[in-house]
Amino acid sequence: MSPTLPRPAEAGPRQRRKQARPHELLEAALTLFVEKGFAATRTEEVAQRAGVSKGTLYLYYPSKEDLFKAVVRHNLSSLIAEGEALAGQFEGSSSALLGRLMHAWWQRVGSTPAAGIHKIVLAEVRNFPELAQFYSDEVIVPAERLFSGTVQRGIDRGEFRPMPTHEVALMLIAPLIFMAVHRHSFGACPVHGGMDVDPAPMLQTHLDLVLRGLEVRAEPVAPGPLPTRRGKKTPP
Amino acid sequence: MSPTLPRPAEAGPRQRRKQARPHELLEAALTLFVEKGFAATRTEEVAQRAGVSKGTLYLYYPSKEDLFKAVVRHNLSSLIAEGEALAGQFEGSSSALLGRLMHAWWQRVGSTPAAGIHKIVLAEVRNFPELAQFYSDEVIVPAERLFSGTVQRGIDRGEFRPMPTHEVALMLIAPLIFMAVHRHSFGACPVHGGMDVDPAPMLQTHLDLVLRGLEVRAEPVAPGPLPTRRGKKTPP
Amino acid sequence: MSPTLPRPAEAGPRQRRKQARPHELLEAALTLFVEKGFAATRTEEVAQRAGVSKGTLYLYYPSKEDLFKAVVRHNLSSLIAEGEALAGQFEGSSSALLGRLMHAWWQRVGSTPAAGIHKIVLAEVRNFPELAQFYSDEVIVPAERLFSGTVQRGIDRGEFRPMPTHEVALMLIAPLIFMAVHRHSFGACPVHGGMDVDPAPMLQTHLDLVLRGLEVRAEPVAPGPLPTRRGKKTPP
Amino acid sequence: MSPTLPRPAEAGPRQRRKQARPHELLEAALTLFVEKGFAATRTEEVAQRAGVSKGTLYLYYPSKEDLFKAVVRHNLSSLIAEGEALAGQFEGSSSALLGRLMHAWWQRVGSTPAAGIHKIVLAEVRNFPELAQFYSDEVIVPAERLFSGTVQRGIDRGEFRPMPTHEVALMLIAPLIFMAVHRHSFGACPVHGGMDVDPAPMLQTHLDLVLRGLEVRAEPVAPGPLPTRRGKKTPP
DNA sequence: CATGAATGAGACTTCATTCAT
DNA sequence: TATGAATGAAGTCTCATTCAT
Repeated sequence: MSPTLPRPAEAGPRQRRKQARPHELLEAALTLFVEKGFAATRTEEVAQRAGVSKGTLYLYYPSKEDLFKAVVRHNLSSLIAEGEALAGQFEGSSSALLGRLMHAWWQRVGSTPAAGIHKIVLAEVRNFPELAQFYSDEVIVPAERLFSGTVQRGIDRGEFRPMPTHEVALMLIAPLIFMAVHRHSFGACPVHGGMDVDPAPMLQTHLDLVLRGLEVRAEPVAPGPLPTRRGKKTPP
Repeated sequence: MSPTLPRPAEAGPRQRRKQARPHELLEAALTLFVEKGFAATRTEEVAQRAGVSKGTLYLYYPSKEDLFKAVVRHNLSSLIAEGEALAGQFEGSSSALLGRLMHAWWQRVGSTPAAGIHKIVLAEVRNFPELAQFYSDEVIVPAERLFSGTVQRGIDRGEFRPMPTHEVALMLIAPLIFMAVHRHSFGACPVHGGMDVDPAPMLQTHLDLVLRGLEVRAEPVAPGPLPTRRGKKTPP
Repeated sequence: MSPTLPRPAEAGPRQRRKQARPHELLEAALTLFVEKGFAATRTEEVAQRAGVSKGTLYLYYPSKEDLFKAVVRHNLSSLIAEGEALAGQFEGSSSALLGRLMHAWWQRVGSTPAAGIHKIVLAEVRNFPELAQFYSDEVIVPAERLFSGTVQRGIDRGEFRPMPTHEVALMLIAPLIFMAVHRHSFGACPVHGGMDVDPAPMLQTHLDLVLRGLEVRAEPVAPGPLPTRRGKKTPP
Repeated sequence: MSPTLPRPAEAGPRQRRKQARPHELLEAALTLFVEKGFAATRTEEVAQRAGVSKGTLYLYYPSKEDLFKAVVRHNLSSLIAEGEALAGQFEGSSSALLGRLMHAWWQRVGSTPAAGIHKIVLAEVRNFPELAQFYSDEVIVPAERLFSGTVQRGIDRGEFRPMPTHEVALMLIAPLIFMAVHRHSFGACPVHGGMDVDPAPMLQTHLDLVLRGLEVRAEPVAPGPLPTRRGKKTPP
């Protein structure tokens, strides 16, 4: 399917199992890399969790490092296009679009195991220089472009007041990343009296706060045109 | 100095060097842990960077894991109290206080090597369960309390509109963490066409956006605060 | 054909290919064993080179070790008898016979890929004790007997001066082995300014030198043969 | 001492042991490499034989391959100069010189464990291309030059009849190599009825045969000047 | 206190061998 | 017969930790 899966082959009947291997391995590896980090994960553990032996892992991925890169690539391939497609076709207000984007991201990524990817990439890029460029090109830069483009769209349409789009985009993204990473670090630890991070109200408040902050309005106090800030819930 | 430093001793004058050892080791360890992560950092490298032999490191810290915990504790001890002191004595507006807190945090932590602590803690907590409770109690919960308390202060004083303080606090914190972590992951990698994250404009825009979002203003009929998940923070 | 080839089968016409398998495998194995040694040769490589799958190899040879032994045996089976046949029927001078034997050996063995057998056997006998006896019985002792017998024939016929035949035989053989081995070690490596070993002039010079050394001629008072270690070969 | 020994250091008192390590390791490695070959020798075995642990080996040699190269270099460093020094200063007949050279080589190399070096180099050069150049430059070419130079000297001085010196040199060397290699392959295996290769009579017969073959003499039968072919024993 | 040589458990990786298809 | 996916024992190498000096 994706370029991260070696030897797709054309599915002989007894190869159903074989074809599933790469996926199972990538899934197992994702879980463990997210849980323990790259270095602390043993290849044998990955194999066991995928239900195969140590040797089989190396049949599909020539090294632990390659497995790691494949995990990252595999979990990214979906993200790339989706958001941009959504943004390109959207007709409604920019506020609504931002809401849609954020909710979509959370549903498709943030709430899935793939969210852990962000954690491990943050933790390991400096050990995998090639990954930095790859992830930057495929994830970070497109994401920034998507959000700052949307902000610009709002400004252009008079929905948002003029603001530095790059910085605003980061502001919009930061809480999403924060939640995703938290979910796979402290969120996964049993802590007494710990802070809980609940995605739904977080997202709602985030949008409420930020859209209000972006809002154009008559300076002193005039109630103004009240932009469509009902972004708190985008009906399906 | 701090409880993380073993054997404070009673400071003979010619022992300044020896007394400095633990600090030098912690500093070296911080740098390397942040750069490569816990598992990928070799104790010998830490020792070398601190200018001592491998054996000497074990004179001060009984194991690599203990060294790691000491690094975390040491770089946290200062943070805990400062912010709260600042908040307790502050007389000005809550907006100004939020600005002061954020700038202070960035100056004292975000821009220093200690910012990397967040990165490694996020990456490694699941491998160090004890650390989770400790870090939660000493850093996360106090920080959340500091920020949500300040938001509450603003609401109470009529400066901010009523909002769920917990979620707002996270919103306020997330970009700071985001910047700090980015600085030590992608920010430290040579990437072509990568996204740059400049703290000064980020902070400014962050405050601008968020304070505007919190601002109370005349509105046709404010629909009331969104249904809050946490009754204790947002009174009706 | 030879006892080293399992399952000769009764040669159906369309089974020529299948019957060729063992030969192809032995050939591939010979090449690779000579090139890389026993341990460094992978069975899969042998199979690939023979155009079959890894599993098929094990259909014909139960283990890598057995394959190795088969390679050795197969490449030896021809050598054993040929030389002795040649010597038994020869009518000419012993000098001429020696020349014939050497040229024949070079043509039939030295210059063929089978020459590499000597290299790998020398390198590996100590890891294959059974091979030692086998190779000694089938190759070394017969070869020595052939050459020392021929020397003895020369002495008996008054062509050669009396000399210790065993040692002379080794002298005769050594340069042949030397050339054969060299061909598959240094001769196969790209070396700047390396020594070249050209078989034709080597053989010629070898014979020239040694036959002259063996020659009987008038001498003042031949001091008699050197005290021989082996009474059986050099009669007083 | 030699460039193959890492970290010579200047002999602190408690380092006597440490300094001996490289030698002990090289010795152990030589023995095992010769006995089993490079691939079949386990690093742990080498360490055990040297009386240290697995890890210690890697303190001195960064990899098995480096250890192998060090073994080869170490056992060669002595050979290089000795022969040439001997030849340069020699005043006697060329026959005597050849005898001296051969006996010297056998005493210094052939009869020592280092003789096995030839076996492993022959067996492994193709797996270690760098070694080929090194060994060619340091051993093969100088040795050939030494012997062919000596033959040329004999021809120039009228002691030997004109012959192709390169080929004669190889003829002279081949039995030496043959003996050295045999000693570490079949010579080390328990074989019933095997051929024995006894160095002393071999050398004696070799010289006897070859010097007679090189000898200048009046064509038909004339006894000639009888060159000093008493090379069989060169008095001290 | 400080050193750094030594250790050995443990991780990654290879590859001969098996076996269901 | 032939395949090639799967296995797991075994080997190389690393590195946290110890300890004699």
